[in-house]
Amino acid sequence: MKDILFDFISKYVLLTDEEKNAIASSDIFRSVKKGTTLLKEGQKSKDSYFILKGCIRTYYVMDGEEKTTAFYTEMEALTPPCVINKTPSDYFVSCVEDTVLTVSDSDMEAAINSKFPKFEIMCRVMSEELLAKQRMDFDEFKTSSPEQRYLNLLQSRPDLIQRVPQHQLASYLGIKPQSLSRLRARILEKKN
Amino acid sequence: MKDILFDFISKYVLLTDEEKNAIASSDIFRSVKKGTTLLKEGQKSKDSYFILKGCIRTYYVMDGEEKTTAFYTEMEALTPPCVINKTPSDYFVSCVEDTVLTVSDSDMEAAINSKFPKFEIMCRVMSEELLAKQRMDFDEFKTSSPEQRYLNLLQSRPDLIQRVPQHQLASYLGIKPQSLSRLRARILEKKN
DNA sequence: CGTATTTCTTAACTTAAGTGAACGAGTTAC
DNA sequence: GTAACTCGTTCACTTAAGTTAAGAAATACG
Repeated sequence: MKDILFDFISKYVLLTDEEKNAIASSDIFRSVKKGTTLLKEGQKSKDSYFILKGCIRTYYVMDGEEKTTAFYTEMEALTPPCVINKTPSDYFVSCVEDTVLTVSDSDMEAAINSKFPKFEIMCRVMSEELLAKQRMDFDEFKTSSPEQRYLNLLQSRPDLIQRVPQHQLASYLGIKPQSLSRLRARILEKKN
Repeated sequence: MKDILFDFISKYVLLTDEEKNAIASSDIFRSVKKGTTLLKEGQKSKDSYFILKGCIRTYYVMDGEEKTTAFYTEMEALTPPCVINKTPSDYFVSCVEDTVLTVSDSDMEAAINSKFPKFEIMCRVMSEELLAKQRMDFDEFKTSSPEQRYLNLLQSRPDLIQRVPQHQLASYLGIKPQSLSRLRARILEKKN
């Protein structure tokens, strides 16, 4: 399981055996059950997550309704805005499936970064890449209709549509569950 | 004008006079006229921008129609995804107003970063902050209606509504210009 | 095993955004 | 100075999403 993490890191920097051992012996690996809440609204936290296996989601509760805005699956990392801004969290993070992930504290990361400049560079490169990727996702969202967004998702992350409940997918697409049902029926009709 | 840049940087790291001089004597400051295109679709580029005065926008051309997805004004920085991904640009960047900005090459930045680790850290911190901010903007966009988005923009960036043409604002809000006109009329009616 | 509960779908109706066209005001070009 | 163009608005009409409600299917749980 740790190899998944090392494979991921190796795309950015090459680790020595010493560095790998430091990571492997650190106590950051967690197994969590489906439905577990990792972070609650209003809570302060310094934890970042990296998914080794499974799926987590971020969601807001607005007028008693859950609004899911993001899913994180294998090889994806999440540092909640509250960790960066040092403010109480605006949203919840919870597990869509049984999930194996790493949980790392920002103080710990700061210590590692100052000890190994290599990690500092890796963090910058990763942040820049994520920023560019997210910018493109946002642009795509803005410039397309709900139906196009669904079709795009079908292309780019077909697994999500299978492993995630429809009503969570709906708010991820910026619409209501009923609209998603209807939209899917419409697409099926067009095919015939 | 250079002081704006130094003020901005000082929020992240403290520069020595030597470092300031290195920047001040570098040839990165540009004045560009309203309407100037800084980056074209399909073009490769290594340039990042930082706005000292004025406003620029990013836009896609889809079916012959411009879709504006972002505006950058005073004290904001843009590194296009094409610079990060080393691919041809998907969009255009052009000036909404007469603008003063810095243009910096990614090779140049890499050289500075390896010479001054201070900058490396600044870049990581800035990227992380931008990522968190953009994530929140995206979430807000997903979870609100066009009308709410417009009202939010009125709160968070009232200047934009004044300085930017309506049809560019409309696609920024994810709607058509006609819908924006109508929506504004609706809001005015509600007030009375 | 059967009863809740959650999840998904369908339907009827309301509301708002998309579309195409027209108009006037302001700007630019010649 | 006038023609051409851009820009914002309005209107009538179409299309799709929001809302409310109801019911079927799957899942959880005692």
